[in-house]
Amino acid sequence: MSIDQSARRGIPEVTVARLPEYLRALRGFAEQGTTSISSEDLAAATGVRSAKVRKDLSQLGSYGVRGVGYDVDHLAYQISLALGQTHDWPVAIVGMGNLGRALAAYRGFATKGFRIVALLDQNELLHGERIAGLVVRPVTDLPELVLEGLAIGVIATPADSAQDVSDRLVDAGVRSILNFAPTMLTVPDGVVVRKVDLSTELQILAFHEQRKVEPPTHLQEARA
Amino acid sequence: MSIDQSARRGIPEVTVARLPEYLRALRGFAEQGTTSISSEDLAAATGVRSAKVRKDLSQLGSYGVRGVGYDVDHLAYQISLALGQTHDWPVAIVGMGNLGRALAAYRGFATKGFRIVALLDQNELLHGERIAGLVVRPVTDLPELVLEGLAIGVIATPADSAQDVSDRLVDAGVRSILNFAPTMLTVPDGVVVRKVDLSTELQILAFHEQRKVEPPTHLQEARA
DNA sequence: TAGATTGTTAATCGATTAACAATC
DNA sequence: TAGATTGTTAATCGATTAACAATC
Repeated sequence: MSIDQSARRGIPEVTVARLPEYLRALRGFAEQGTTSISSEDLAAATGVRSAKVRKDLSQLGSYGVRGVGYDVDHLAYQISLALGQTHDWPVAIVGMGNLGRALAAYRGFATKGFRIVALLDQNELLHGERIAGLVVRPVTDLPELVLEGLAIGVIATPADSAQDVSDRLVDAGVRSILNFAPTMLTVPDGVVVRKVDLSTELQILAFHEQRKVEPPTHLQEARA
Repeated sequence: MSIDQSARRGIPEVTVARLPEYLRALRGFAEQGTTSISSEDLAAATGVRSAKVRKDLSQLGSYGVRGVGYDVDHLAYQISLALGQTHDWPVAIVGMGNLGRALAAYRGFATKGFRIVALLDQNELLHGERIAGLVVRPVTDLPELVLEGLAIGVIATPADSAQDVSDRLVDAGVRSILNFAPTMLTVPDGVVVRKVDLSTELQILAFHEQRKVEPPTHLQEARA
């Protein structure tokens, strides 16, 4: 997958995925007025082992002080730097169904440095409709949006149009895609896709739920 | 984390997470009328290496035939059995903000064996409101719902009430939780929590996006 | 100095991959 | 039998963890 490739020689993908969690915890400490913390404190706040915390943070640089700990503000700054939160990233959402509308209205993005600059849909009946303060536009506007700085595309369409939308995003020059459609996207090298699949998450929970309910038959034969 | 614990001696969590993907691909093959496939075919359809496909499937049992491949319908049946898709799982969504409403209206769950049986909110002004064919209820109804079979709780509240809602779900007897709130939940052993964090996903994309834009300075000193 | 805590090394664990014997 | 493909073994890779020297 393109993600691993992009992580080559850099910070491990698993570490990157934990950085936002650390940052969130640090913001919490800062709000409480805590100015210095240990890896143990950060571990407790994030549910990660302290050795892992230290290992993760050491990937970014040496921002702690032995015998003392980490300066909350400085560490938060360094992590936000690593995550590219120094400026706002323009985001476009494609697909104005229930999920797309909910994402468009979601307040949480702005505080994390993401600015929703466009809402798009392939259905021209929706064009011009006003949602969350933005006017719905056709996907053919994508090249123009990329020229204006669009960096990240969010796909919230049904499965059957997701690949087409993905191709249009890629052709327009978008290289980071968050895919909510329950389908695998094929993209060229250099494009990073992350997938969020709501049904899959529930299916994984159902797997565990089932394990609990049934007697622990490790020999699964007798079932069917 | 509770998930790893529950996977002890069983199918590895990473494998479980791929099963829904295989199942989706198999359903696709079945629709096209394909009755038999090789691990190579399934690998191509899911973007996974064929060796991994075989290893994953062998965790469930020996459902292939050497020299021939896998029977599409039989394999799909076995996977859906493992995932607990033999019956519907009752799901409740707590938090009727934008995201909660979108999830309530989402069509994709039903086809995967999930039935949304209740919509809850702590704000009593919303009680009685009708959303997606269901009436919004107070969270104090949870014990009653569990008695009626409720198995999975979805938390779609703001961060600051998520832990409280989680506690109420757990107290009522729910042991599988899908958390959309951007906060870490503390739950007792035996309760499985999966977290979907939209901002975190975007932050991970921003990390990669930033790496692309900047010159590949592997010596990060010169930046700050 | 004594106590605390980082950053890093080495050990462990688990997941991925390649390779191939088993077998249709 | 010859060809194909699984299921599994062994090798590799990467991530986690424990432990501790460095150092405030």
